[in-house]
Amino acid sequence: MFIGELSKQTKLSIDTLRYYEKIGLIANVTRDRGGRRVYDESLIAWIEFVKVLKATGMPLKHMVDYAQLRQQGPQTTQDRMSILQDHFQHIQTQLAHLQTCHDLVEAKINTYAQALADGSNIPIGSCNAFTATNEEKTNEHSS
Amino acid sequence: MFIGELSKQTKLSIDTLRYYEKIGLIANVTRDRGGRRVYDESLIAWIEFVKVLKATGMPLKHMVDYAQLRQQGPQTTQDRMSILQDHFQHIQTQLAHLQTCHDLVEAKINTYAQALADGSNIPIGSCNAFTATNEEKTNEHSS
DNA sequence: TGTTGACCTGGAGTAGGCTCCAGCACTTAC
DNA sequence: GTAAGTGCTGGAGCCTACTCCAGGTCAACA
Repeated sequence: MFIGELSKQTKLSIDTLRYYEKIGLIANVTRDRGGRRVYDESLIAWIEFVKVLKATGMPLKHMVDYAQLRQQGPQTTQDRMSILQDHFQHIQTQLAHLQTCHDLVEAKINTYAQALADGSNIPIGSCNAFTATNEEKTNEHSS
Repeated sequence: MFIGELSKQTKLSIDTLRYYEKIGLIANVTRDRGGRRVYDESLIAWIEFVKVLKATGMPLKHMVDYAQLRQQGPQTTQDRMSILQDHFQHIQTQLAHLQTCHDLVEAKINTYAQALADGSNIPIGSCNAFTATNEEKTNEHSS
């Protein structure tokens, strides 16, 4: 498989794939006689995993570290698992935070919907959910 | 409240607060005789809301649009609600995706744990969860 | 009155993660 | 044999979201 095909299958741009290779996230890329990169089907699994790590906020640098351990073979299994476990904690924190934000935005939408239904303005204090320390405030335009 | 205090309360750096003002995310900042920015307590609620939007992936540019509508007062309530509703969809998608990634990473960790417990290598195909189209693959180092 | 600390401005620099480009090489189909 | 399509390289450029800096002002306190 050449880079165009890999790009299609992974939905990463050709430039991105070359960039990932450059920084060490994709390794051991062989070439054909013409100098074209030739990829093994199995690389797709790794790239999909990279996308998962990326989607969960791991910086490329950390993934490169992980990739290097992976290159070193089975004796780094423990290290890689530790990295993933740390990252897993991070994902859980993210999920919880995102859920909180989800609920806050939902509440805010409901406030708007209510205000529109009533024909009223947004009530004073409608931002309360977003402040740790407030009792009552003037809120001319509301958030 | 001066900028140092606001920075402490919002946990945004002074530079960030000035930057947000520059791009129009924080408006109507008054000054004292000496030219120092003076903030109203009520601004904190808006900043906390901005942090929620940011944490859920809204670009600053979009927030600036929202902020401008907000400046225009109650007649933009419907527009603002629409923006939030669109963004809410986005948050739901994110949550679902993050949950999927969470589960995949968890599964991967379990595979590692199993391998370590067995003293075995990571089994062939342990990346299956990360590929749409694969049956079996050679997987010398596993992902 | 002097010093210290907080604040001001404009503008440059940074980090992360790509994205684009010029100029060239190779392959494939007609 | 030639044109189209795909690929190559090195390096510059871009976008977002800050972050830092120099050089200056102002206020509060001793």
